[in-house]
Amino acid sequence: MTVTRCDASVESMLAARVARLRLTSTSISTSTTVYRYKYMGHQQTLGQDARCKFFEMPPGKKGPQPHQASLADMWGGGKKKEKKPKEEQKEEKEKEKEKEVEEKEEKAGTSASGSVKEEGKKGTDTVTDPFTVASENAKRKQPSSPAKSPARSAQQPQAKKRRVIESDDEEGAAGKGKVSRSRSASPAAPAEPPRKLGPPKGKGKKPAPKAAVEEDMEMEEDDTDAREAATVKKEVAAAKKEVAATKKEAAVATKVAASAKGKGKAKDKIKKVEEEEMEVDEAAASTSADEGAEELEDESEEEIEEEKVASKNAEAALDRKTEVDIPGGWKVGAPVPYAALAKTFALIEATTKRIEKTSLLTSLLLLVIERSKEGDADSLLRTVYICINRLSPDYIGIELGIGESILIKAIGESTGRSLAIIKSDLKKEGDLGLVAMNSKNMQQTLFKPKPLTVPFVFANLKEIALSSGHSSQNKKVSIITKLLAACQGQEAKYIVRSLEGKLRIGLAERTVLVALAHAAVLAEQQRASKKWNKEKLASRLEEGAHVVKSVYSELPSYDKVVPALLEVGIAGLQEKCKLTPGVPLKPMLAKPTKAIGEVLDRFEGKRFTCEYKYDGERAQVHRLEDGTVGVFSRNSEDMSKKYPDLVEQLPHCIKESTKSFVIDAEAVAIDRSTGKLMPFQELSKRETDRKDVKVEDIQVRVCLFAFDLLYLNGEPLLHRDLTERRELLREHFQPVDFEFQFAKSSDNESTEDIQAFLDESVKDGCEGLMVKMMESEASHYEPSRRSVNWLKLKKDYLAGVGDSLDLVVVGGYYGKGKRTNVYGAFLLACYDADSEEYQTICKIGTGFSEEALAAHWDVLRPLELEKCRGDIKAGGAKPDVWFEPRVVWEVLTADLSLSPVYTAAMGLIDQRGISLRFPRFIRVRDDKNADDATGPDQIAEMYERQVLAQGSSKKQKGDGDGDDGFW
DNA sequence: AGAGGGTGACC
DNA sequence: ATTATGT
DNA sequence: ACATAATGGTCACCCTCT
Repeated sequence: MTVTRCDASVESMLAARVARLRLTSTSISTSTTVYRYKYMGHQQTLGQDARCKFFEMPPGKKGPQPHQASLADMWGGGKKKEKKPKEEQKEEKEKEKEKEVEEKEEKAGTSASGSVKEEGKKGTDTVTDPFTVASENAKRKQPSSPAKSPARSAQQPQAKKRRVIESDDEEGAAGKGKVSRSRSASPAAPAEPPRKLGPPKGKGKKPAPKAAVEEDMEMEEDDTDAREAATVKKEVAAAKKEVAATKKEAAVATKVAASAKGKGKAKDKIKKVEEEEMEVDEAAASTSADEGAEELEDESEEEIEEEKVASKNAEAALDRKTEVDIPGGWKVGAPVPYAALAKTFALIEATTKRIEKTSLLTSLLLLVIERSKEGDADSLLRTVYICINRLSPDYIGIELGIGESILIKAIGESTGRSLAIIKSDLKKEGDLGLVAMNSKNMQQTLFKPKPLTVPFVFANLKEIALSSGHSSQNKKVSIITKLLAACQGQEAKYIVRSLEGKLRIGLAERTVLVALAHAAVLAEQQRASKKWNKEKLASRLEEGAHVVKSVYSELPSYDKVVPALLEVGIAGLQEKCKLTPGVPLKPMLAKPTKAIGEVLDRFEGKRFTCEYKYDGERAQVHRLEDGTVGVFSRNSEDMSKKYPDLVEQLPHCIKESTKSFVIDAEAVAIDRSTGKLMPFQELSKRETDRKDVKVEDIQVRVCLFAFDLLYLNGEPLLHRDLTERRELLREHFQPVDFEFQFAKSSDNESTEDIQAFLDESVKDGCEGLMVKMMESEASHYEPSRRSVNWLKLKKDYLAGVGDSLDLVVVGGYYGKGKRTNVYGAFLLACYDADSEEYQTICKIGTGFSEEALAAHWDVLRPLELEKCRGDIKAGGAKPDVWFEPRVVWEVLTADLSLSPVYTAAMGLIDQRGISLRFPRFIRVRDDKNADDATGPDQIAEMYERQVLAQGSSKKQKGDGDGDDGFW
């Protein structure tokens, strides 16, 4: 086996990293090397859970817990725990450290089998049968996890700390780090992207906000200082769980951060930690600093003032207009300059503070309102639309039809750079917006273009969206080129991101709504020249936010809400904008649940109900007084065209008394001859709404499973109890075989009953259960909220129950955004021992902590190959880089599917290969070699079992099991 | 006309 | 969809 | 708790190229 040869510096770098990671390599034979990472892989078993457990389970208090605590409790527990005296924390920490050492020793000293311990519980075979092994696993896993989790949580901060120290060392010790970094410039090396070694958190802001930060540095030292200190503080806070030495550092840095004024020693510290970051970013920053400085210079003075006040005074925090405005402002009635938006975005991007983001946007919107002519709602409306990256209400459905590829082409065209260069920049920057901006700023612009305005940008976006047909792509590209040509400073960045459909400034619709509300309140205050006192204002703001959010979730149309807001203000808004059949409302969402016990915990003593969670498509069906029927998707897309059959079926299913209504339901593919529900994959074969679908042509029929009633005969029901809504639903609708059913439900309350019902639901081809509060306000329908009043219970959430596989990492994809400079996703394969080949099965991109990603980079990067190895059967997969197949991960999945691209188990079940639905990373299996990975036969078997499990329910019509029909 | 890439919808 | 993270 | 942003597979549809 040939490992890719690298130059000497790479090797030394590797050695260093290997040492740091305590990655031990054990030679098993000449051809195989087992890498054992000892890092947080193991802690990750429970993912999110681990974080909660950290708070929840002090070592003293564990013991066999009947079930895991509810999320709410964990959250609460977290707060409690944080207040814990330091002493205790320290103790805990110490213990955990010991533990870790133990583990380490064990690892080093024993054979693979030894190190597996309980973690290897499934032995070499992680493939589990959910229905036989389930309960056992649960039993075993649950009591064991409290013991494990503290160790887990302790290791994470520790890893962070380690990294901080590392940086220091590198700085001090003649810059080992520098060597390895600068190596990226060395011609022989396979161009390693410059990589920040600080903990991901430290680089939190990343290239993107960097520019903004840099600006600030130019104009305001103190501010920068504070920012840096804050960053460091975070790192330190994370690290403080460790040795005393670090603690000193922490103390210093924290103090500095708190006072935001201290300099001197502390600053040095900061410098050290931050330096490599600067090093890396120097180039990028300096290119953009110019404009930035220019823009901001003239108001730096005011800003200092404002900054100070803002931090002390919540009220003042809301008025940052000067910060957000562009030099010279703009005239009342003039179009909103896009530069003002870009500037605001940059400021928003530069902070992680939610309140600050909101207040910045509020200020911008307020400016827009102030400078709009009487009766001009469009300025504000368009501004808002750009902020949320949409062109019209969802249910209108207008798409840009622009993706990365076209964008790359356009950027290439407008900057005259080759596609290859753009692509490599993208890899480096992790953001096409930045690439565009940098490319642009490198060019000498001869003429200063006419400034972009919001209406102009908006109109162009719309034109892009509306162009179709022959040569439309060229047209789109040329519009983009034109737009980019007119960009100044940071504008290109945000234009491009808008086109990508993600602003990525840590601000999305929710926050925009709040800002909109706040701006409206403040505008009102100004107009009335009132000056509310602090409390009054605060409560007004809060109320406004609440009103706007709730109005919007019932009538999600800025086209309607924004003008109404300007016209009648917050006070009259609710009256003016109400739930309207024909306009989809945001559906209520459910929280995932990790154990049945959690459900009981949450709903203890309350009445609740379990319903089947059907595996189909969410469908909100509206009927207006005039008989018009509309079907809307979960994302408020109008699916009426896609479901002409539903529209046609519906009249049979309602009773005389029912005139207008809105129901919440799931549309599921059904086999009309057997009455069996079909898997989601079948449903997705239906034609979409882009062309008019004729009922006769429909191959895949659907049955509607209704579970909620939101509006009936002119009356909204959102604020009624679920019991009542359900009663009305059953009263006013009637099930029709194969067409319309009520979601099967069970109101039992014991663990056993729920478990049984869950199993049953899976047998009937469902994903699991929805558990809902029945009475009290908690049972009301809360549009768009992912509330704990609805829980979803799926078998693969349940700890230790879902299907998990051990797969080999054979490829990597460069990450974007916050995953810049690490792999953002990976290609996995199973291993076929017979043919001795690796068969790809899926990509995976979730389940990784930032640390895990960093560690994976370190481990896998040396395994990069020139090209795909011959024994890897790739299928359609094209990763950015291929790896030597060596690293094995445990991966969890909800389902297996037949795949048009992957090759796993090809020919065993079907000509197609098999892939995974909802794959997520669980942990590293450092006890396994690549050839110990799950094999195609096992995968085929799992697939078969899945098909069987779902078909195994015997259902016949009218078997009278009571509940509204036969399933 | 058909293949293949790109995009956006669903989950 | 799932998951991790910051406030 | 909430909001945000990383990322998954599969399908139909559109556009472009052959």
